[in-house]
Amino acid sequence: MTEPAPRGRPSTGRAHRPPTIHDVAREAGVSRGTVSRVLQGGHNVSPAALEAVNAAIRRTGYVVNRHARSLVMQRSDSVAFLLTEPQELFFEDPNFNVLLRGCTRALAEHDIPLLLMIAGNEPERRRITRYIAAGHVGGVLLVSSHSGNPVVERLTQAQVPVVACGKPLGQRTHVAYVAADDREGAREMVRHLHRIGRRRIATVTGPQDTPGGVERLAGYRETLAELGLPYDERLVAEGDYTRAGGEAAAGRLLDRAPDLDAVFVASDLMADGALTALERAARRVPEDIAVGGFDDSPIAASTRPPLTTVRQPWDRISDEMVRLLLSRIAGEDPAMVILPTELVVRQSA
Amino acid sequence: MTEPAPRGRPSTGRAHRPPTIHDVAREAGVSRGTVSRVLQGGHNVSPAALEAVNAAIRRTGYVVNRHARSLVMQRSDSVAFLLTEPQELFFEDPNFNVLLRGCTRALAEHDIPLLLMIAGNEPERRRITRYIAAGHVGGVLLVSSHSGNPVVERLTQAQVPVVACGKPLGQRTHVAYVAADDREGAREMVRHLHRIGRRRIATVTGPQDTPGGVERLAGYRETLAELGLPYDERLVAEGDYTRAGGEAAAGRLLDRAPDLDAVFVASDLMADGALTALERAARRVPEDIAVGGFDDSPIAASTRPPLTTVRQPWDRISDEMVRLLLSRIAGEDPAMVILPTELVVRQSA
DNA sequence: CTGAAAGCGCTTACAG
DNA sequence: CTGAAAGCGCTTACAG
Repeated sequence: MTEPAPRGRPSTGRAHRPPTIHDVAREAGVSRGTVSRVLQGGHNVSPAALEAVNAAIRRTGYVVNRHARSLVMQRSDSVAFLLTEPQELFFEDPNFNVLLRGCTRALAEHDIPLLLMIAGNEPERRRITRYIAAGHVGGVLLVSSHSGNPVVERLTQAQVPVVACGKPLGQRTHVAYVAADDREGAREMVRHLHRIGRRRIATVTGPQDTPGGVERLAGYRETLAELGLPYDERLVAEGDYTRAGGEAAAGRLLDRAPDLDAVFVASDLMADGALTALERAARRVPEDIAVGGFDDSPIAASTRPPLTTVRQPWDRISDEMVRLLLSRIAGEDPAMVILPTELVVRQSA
Repeated sequence: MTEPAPRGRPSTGRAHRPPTIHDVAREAGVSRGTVSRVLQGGHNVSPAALEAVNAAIRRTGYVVNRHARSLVMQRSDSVAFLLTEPQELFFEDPNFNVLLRGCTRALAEHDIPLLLMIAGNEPERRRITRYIAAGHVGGVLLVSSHSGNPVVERLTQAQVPVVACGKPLGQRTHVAYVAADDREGAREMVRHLHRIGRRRIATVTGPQDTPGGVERLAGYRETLAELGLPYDERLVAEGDYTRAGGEAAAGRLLDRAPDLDAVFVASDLMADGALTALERAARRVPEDIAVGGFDDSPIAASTRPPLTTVRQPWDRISDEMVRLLLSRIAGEDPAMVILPTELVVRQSA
């Protein structure tokens, strides 16, 4: 009366085979179909069976085999976090970290694994697009601010649910996205600079092929008009969202308009660079020149002086991105979510 | 004479079924077994068949279904990048980014997807340990500097191949790891400070439950002895690898030993904090006090003044971690890899 | 409400 | 060298 011999699989080094649905079924005295139904939510299962199965799951320590499930369900349960920026930006920009952490956490709550993919150049992009189009991921969280990104088009064409962070520029198809209210955030900042008495307000913009770059500049211009301040091109310099770029842009501003008394910089990282430029030019902040940033990224509190800035609600952004993606995966239509920003006053303005 | 009707699966929204091994076999005029053999490396396949299959793969755009493969192979093809630090560190420390990017790239070269997992607290750790122990990943790249981490033990117990970044402290089992030569790096830095004429050399250490914290301090002490300099406890303050921690530790040092003329700080981030403390105390760097960092992280070049530091070869570290993990997965024994560091002289010392 | 059965796409002895 | 066949662990109509 011995147990039937273990099935003759080659030893793979892994000590014990994890229990399968079959073990649970035997343990609970039901069929595998019933166990599976319990796993799927317990519809059409008698209370008694349900309880027996749950107990058996607990006793056996059963964990579903996701490969088997994905194979039969014809879809993956994982989600890709896809970066299409060149790697330097990824390194330097502290916002990426915040977003990545937030999305990982939000997905973890749904028990969904996050695949990190970085596609900084065209070969990588092709490889990754193929991987995703092959159905290896259930959906994509896309971080790619620059417009003209072919990945978006390819992904939607492959019918893969996508949610972008920030409005994808120059896309003919509707793609779901989550963004902060860049324009209103910029308006708040410029109003604040005006309120504290500044009248020659300059700006360092983001790249004009990114939604943040465009929208924050638009907010700046609108508010100037609203306040009856003239729009002066010498007060506008384009940056590239890097620290060095912010420093260079602030330097140009100082050359062209030495009388400026405030500068709204479209990202904290660039604002930190601008502070360096101002210090070198022996301008005191905020006494001579007030500086406003954007993001309220981790560095904002540790610049000298600490940055007055516009907070992007990163936690909510990641939550909404995940929520939206799950709804897309469930078959709902795209949507765009705009989240309000908040002015954070520290010492630089 | 119509095509056979498509198999009657419910439409899932995904437009076209990707081609399967079956389509390739038909296209190539061989059996599915032969196609599979080609996929596995082409052993025991005639040149003619091999060519026919490869051509068919190209024509059909076939991509292997990893779920099916993993199911039958009884192992996953993905690798987890597991962070067990509390999230703050992850945010603040630029080294994480560099390492993460490096590992993603190195794995991509082997066509292996990276799963990002963050386990900052015990419930998360349990959930993730269970996930991994269930065989959902083929191996783990572990980033966890603090000792007493239960995850390491659980993972090795579950027979999952693990490679750590930095030597795991207080582990009874041998676990493979890759680390920079922390001790020698610290020695180089202290020697450099001595060479430029400093004699009252202080240090801000890393946490003493981390390998870097311990080793870099050891290198500091050894070099002092070697140079005939006395070891003075007032010259040693422990930091926590955060900017604020570095600032605080430097402040303590200044209180206890106002005559110090150099400080070796065990990370660039803490060194940046130390610069703030020194500036507030009106000490010039490097004239009054020379400052040496560790890491050569992205921030090192943009501190004021730019940091003289010790470069950790992050690219090589990630390469070696991935190489080592793949060899572990292939069944080889653990190994530890120590990589040399390099002194990078900028302006702070 | 439940079980038996087919099938997801792949790999791998096995027999030729 | 090659094909037919079994099987990986799961889900889901289908028939009761």
